[in-house]
Amino acid sequence: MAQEEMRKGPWTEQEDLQLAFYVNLFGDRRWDFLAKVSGLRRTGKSCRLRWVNYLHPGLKRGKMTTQEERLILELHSKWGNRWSRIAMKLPGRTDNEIKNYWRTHMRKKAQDERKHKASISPSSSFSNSSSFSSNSPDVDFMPITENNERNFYDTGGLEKKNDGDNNEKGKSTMKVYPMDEIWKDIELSQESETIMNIEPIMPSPIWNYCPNTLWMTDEEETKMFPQFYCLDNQDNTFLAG
DNA sequence: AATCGTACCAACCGCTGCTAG
DNA sequence: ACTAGCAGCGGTTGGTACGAT
Repeated sequence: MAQEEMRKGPWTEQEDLQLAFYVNLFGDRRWDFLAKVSGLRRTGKSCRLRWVNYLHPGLKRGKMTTQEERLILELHSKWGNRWSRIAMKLPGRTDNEIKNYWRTHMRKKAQDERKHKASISPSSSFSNSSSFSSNSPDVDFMPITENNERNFYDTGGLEKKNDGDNNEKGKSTMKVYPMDEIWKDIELSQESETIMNIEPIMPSPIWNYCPNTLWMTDEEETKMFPQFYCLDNQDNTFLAG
């Protein structure tokens, strides 16, 4: 297939259905294979992203709760921009969602903080390191942006140095947020998914749209999606596309 | 009603790490 | 040991909705 025929941009409902169907059929691995066999003119990468961020049945949709917000804040103060890792502690939330949330909400906080500081001390620069010496995580994580300011996302290289795992090294360079007890609780409660009274996992739109199709028998599936799927009656082999 | 700015979300891109051959 | 292909991650961008002016 020529590369130029690959589709880009927003997914259609039809594509969603098609992808969900084939993921159910073959599992959420081998995305390039899935992309090909499904007949979708999408890259495997694109399919994976769509599945992970939108179609996955475990996704929780809607606004972040205050508990989630707090958790994100705290986890970010601990791990920096390790979105996927943070997402692991927030069942039903994707790294992309958390990343977007952080970008919008925390940037606003940063702006508010700047205004506040400017109003208190007009001569003080935000890039002054003293601006980051507060124990408030709201301020601590604010990286320098353009023109000698911290990039909003950039955690100042701390994460690279620490490279993830637990901050024994990081403690020397990164302020330790006194959350030990909370982390213990989080670790303990991770399995039970009762970290913050999480509501039952909501079905994704594809499940709402077609709630039974993904767990159908082959026969039911072929009836439901004859355009996507057919069985060769002679040898019961799967015929894609 | 029109315009503008902001918030939010979905999706793409580039890079990295892993793994099978 | 090396390499190619794939999956995953983080950063960024573009589109849309919505509220303020």
